[in-house]
Amino acid sequence: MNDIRSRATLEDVAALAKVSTATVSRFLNNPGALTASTAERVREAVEAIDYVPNLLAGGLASKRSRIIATLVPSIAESIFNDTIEAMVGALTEDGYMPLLGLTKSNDAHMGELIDTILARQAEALILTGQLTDVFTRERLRRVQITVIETWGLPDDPIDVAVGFSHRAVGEEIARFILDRGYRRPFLVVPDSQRSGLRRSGFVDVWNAAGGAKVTELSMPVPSCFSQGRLVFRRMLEMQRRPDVVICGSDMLAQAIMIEASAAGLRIPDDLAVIGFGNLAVAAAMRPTMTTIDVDGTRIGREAVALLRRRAAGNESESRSIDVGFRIIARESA
Amino acid sequence: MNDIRSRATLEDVAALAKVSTATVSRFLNNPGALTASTAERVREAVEAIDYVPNLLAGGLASKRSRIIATLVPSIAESIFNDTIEAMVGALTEDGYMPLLGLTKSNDAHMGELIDTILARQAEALILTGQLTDVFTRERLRRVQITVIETWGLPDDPIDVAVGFSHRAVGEEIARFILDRGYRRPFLVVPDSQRSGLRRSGFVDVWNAAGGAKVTELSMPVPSCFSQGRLVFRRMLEMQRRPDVVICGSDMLAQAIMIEASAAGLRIPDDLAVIGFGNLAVAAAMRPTMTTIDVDGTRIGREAVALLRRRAAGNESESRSIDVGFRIIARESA
DNA sequence: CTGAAAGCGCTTACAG
DNA sequence: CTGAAAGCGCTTACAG
Repeated sequence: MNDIRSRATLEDVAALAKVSTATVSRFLNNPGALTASTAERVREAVEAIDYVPNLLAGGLASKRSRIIATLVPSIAESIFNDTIEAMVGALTEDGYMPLLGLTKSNDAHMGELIDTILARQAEALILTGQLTDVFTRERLRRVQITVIETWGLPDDPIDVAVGFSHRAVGEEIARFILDRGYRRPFLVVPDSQRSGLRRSGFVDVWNAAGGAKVTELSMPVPSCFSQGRLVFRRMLEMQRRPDVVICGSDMLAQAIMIEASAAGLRIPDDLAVIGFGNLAVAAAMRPTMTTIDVDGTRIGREAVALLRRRAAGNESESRSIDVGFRIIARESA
Repeated sequence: MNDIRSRATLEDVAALAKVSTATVSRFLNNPGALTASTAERVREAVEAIDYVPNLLAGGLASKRSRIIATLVPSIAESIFNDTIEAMVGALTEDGYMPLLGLTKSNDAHMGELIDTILARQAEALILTGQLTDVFTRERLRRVQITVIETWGLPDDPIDVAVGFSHRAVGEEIARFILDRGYRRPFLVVPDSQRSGLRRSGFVDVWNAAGGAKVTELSMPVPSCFSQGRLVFRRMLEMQRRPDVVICGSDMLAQAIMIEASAAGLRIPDDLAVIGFGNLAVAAAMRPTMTTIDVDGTRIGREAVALLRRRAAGNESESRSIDVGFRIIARESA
């Protein structure tokens, strides 16, 4: 076989197949352009020599890296998992290499990641978490790269967005709560822009309906179980005990449900709980959890479909795609 | 500013700074090699022109891609999350770009992913899930690339491994169970090589101790909540009801605990439950979950440390690093 | 310390 | 349909 240290190159294949490197390159990228017999000769050579193309060189020459970068706040933050799985699947099918970057919801870190991504000549950048830093947003606008923001619908998308209105989620929850007759809502708001939007949506509708003052507590992101425990303890100390707690994530809701049950409270009679995300655990809990469902898979698919349209030269289209959301009313509220 | 379509190149910087491209390249990769004044001139040019290096070209020329690929079965499979976070963090610090590939525990898919990874000239490949396909293992051995297998300690590592003995986990659980006086264990075994090893470790110790025949049930991977429900229903139908169920994952254990509680069983008196993974939920549950803890962060760090030693030319070292594991005895067993 | 020049392994007009 | 050749944007001995 070929030497182990230096891998076989196009030239090796060409020599073996007795054709030019151009022909081998065409075989690899556009086999239809060759005669059947030439193609067969090249195919045999590729196989015999166990040839693996160098995509670094290919990308440099063609000016198409076939890399798509996706930025996620964290991989444990499983709310984005469906979106990521769907995207990775579809991109791989299209011959792209999905690059996953972890931002830890840190704007500075995000800036560095974006540098690397640009340096790697990524053709598109997909954001799942919110990028708030204005300078980085401006920078991305200047660069020649497709940017898809997902899971939100910013007023001023960097390029295009696929998501839903977080404000509308808050409004919808407020209506749901009012409808069911709850009177003393408690909002647990993760410290992120999107949670803030859901919060204001809720508060606006609630106040407009003449509801009593909303109690709130803000939480650092990412949320974890111990926060849920903390929140529950805080609630017990409140003089006017809430009748429903609206959480920024299913995980927080789960933690509160566990604590409440352990403390002997009945859900939803003594305390109703609403989550966000509709993770698998929401349906599995007892009682089952009322929460907000977002079609993450669809977000992923729409993002890739958008990329495909761009690749096909379809530049002019709407800046944002709203995939909506649903309240999943279960037992906990 | 520079043209938006075609980005600035080294040559542009060199022209502006009135130096050769070689000097700019040195400034970028080894600034110490320049006079302070030259360095300053170059720095200004880089800044003025908003230069972002093309790492495709850089990698091709230097034959160092600075890409490290990590293969994970799925991002929802959160057992590997700590490992991944630790690795991604450390690699990014070292100036590497971590490439995350999702294998879906599918050997065929894994083969294709590895092709892409080799084509991208990755310098190392880190596996979290088990790669069972013998051909692919052989192929990786032939190729000039560092392969680190994590979370397991194969008898015949492709290259090096950082993990622990799954068989030892099974043995330890058997001893734990015997110690606590349980008599009718029920093993829920995910359909994977590693689970199989834990299973045999358990069965060997159990049988050696003269325990009654072990009841078992195998489950497709990845495990999900609905499987837990199914397993619990099966258990109820068994004539000789188990007194302890040993699960292949915390998620399965969690689902069974929820179902058992809902059915009025007391844990651990009526049914003890043991998980695997020690995810955050294990400590948060009520009752808290007894499970196996593995230091995933350490696995990630050791993997990167290994890479660093390799980069420093340290080829000859042991083929495997055992990070061990611990049984976390909580309330559920 | 700095520069001229060759070369990394591909792709792609261009010509035939 | 196929090939010769230029070029993608870097790095790195080599010489000075």
